[in-house]
Amino acid sequence: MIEGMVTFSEQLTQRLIDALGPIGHGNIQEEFIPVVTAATDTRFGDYQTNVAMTLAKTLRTNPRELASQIIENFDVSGLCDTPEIAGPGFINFRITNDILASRIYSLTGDERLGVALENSTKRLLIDFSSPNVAKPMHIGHIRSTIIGDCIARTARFLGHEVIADNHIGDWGTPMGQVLYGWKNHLNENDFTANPISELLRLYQLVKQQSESDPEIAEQCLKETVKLQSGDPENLALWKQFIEITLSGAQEIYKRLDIHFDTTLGESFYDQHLAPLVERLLAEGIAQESDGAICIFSSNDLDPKEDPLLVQRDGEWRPIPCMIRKKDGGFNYATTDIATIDYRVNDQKADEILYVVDDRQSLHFRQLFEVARRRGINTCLRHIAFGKILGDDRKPFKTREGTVPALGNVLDEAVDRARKIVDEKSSELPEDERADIAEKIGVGAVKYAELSQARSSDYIFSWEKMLALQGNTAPYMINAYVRTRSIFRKLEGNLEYPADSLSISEAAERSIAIKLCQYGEILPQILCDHRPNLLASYLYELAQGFHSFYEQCPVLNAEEPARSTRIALCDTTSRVLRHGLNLLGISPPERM
RNA sequence: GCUCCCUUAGCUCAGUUGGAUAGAGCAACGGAUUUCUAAUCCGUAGGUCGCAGGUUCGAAUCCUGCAGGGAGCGCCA
Repeated sequence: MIEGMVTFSEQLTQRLIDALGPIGHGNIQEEFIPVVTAATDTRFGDYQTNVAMTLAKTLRTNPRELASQIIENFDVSGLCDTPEIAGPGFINFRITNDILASRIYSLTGDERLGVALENSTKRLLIDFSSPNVAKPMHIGHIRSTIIGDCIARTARFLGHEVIADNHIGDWGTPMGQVLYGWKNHLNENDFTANPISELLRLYQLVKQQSESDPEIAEQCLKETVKLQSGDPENLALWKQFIEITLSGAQEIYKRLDIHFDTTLGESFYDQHLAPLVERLLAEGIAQESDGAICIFSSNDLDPKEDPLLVQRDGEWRPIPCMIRKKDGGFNYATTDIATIDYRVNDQKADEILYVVDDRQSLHFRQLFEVARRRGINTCLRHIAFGKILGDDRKPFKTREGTVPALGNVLDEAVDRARKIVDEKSSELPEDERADIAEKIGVGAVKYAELSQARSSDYIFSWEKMLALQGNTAPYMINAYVRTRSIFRKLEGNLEYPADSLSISEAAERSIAIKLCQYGEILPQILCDHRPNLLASYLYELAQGFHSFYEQCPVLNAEEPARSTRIALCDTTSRVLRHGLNLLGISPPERM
């Protein structure tokens, strides 16, 4: 980034701190940092702060009076107009048009688009996607995969070192079930025709059988034990199952443009499980209970906060974290604890994010509590998300009542996009239309996901996803395409003299200020891992740009408006493309 | 039974240290295309923020209770 490109919000904050000094209220806490936010309404200006109201409360003084004192001491030079006091004590700031124009000029030459690298960077391990062996990726994987990838891309851009880890489910009970199914119920023709779907059929069949028939469950366990003790036949079959599963998943990842740094399945940690349990026993963290090995509450937390306790019939009872079953098998939690050890000790992660649905929140709370008890102070976070529902508000299913395969969802989205492309842009060559449809279709699926608040459930709707208006991928992509169409028609190069830009129209101003805020928005996404903040920002930018595009002629304008508008189009184009890329979306040049 | 999440316009959703008159989109209604542009723009209408209390200058946001919906709760992962 160009040196000295500190965001407006940061500059205003710093000047507020400077202004508060001479006011001489000794009891302003040293760590007090005034908050400056983008104005909630453009009528109020560009930025606002409620610092006078917040401080007036602790200082027991009149907020408007305090605000006017702050303004007296506030240095506006080279930044904004004289701040205004409004309402109960808000201070509103308006960046001057000259400063705005010069910032846009800087952005045209800035590869980082005004986004600073984080001051303290860390090694961040993100655990996401995590398909299971013998199961094709389905709609249930979409949120983890797309959210995890977006967080990874954003974190990398902000300067963190990211390890994207695909923690595949390739071990334990289900493997025995597939092996048993393979040996007893395999349909070779079906397997040859569609390996993954035959594996899924076997798994589902045997899973059901072993739930009702202990005999079969026993047989499956034997297969699992054989596999885990290195039986050559089972090992070879298992490797084949993994290969089939991963090559299916890889096709999806390729379409989604998603890449992992490591793909370490649960099996990778198997050798560490037995010693881990022994160590936990020796350390007194775990203990035997009904033949199983469990970790119970240490009782040093408030019971309400303690994930190892639950209230039942008026008293707090243990819900232990089980790490070894009565039959000697290890649990989900055991692998996860071992995985933390590897990530902390070998991969040297400073922070680990688990992008996993919110039904597993108790599991993660227990896991993190166990880590705490073991003295692991690496930051562990469960990035939980809600369910995808059908329009009946029940979990989204196909018409046949099955869970939709992710590949089919993408195909359907692309097909629908293709129909619209053919209709709207029949003049484009066939292969370009196919490419556009792929980008819009896949982009629509991703955007639908990332524009939703992560924590809430949402209703899956083709109509909404591929709608041409509203907060959708096609709308965003259309804004980008419009910027590109201008540059296809522009002759000559894109050089602006530093003093040639001049902002005057409201529509120009509106996107200019938005463009300057890209660097303010991106760091916020990592605060609580909320990609929808970026989606909303880009949507507002796209809206502003469409509006500008209607109102302000670019190529036919007189100077200096022409250069200014070209600069605004150029920067909009780059921010849109960059932001969409962070969402994992690659916009076409035409549509 | 207990714990966690959810409840905002007809529909789908934003709204995060408590801040200004609660915002979008869709659907509805009314306008705009001799233009770099319609996969677009401009406008109108639409709200008891589940209900009831509390905290305070100020609550969709924090606290308590209640109702409705979802999920989880020792040998699955």
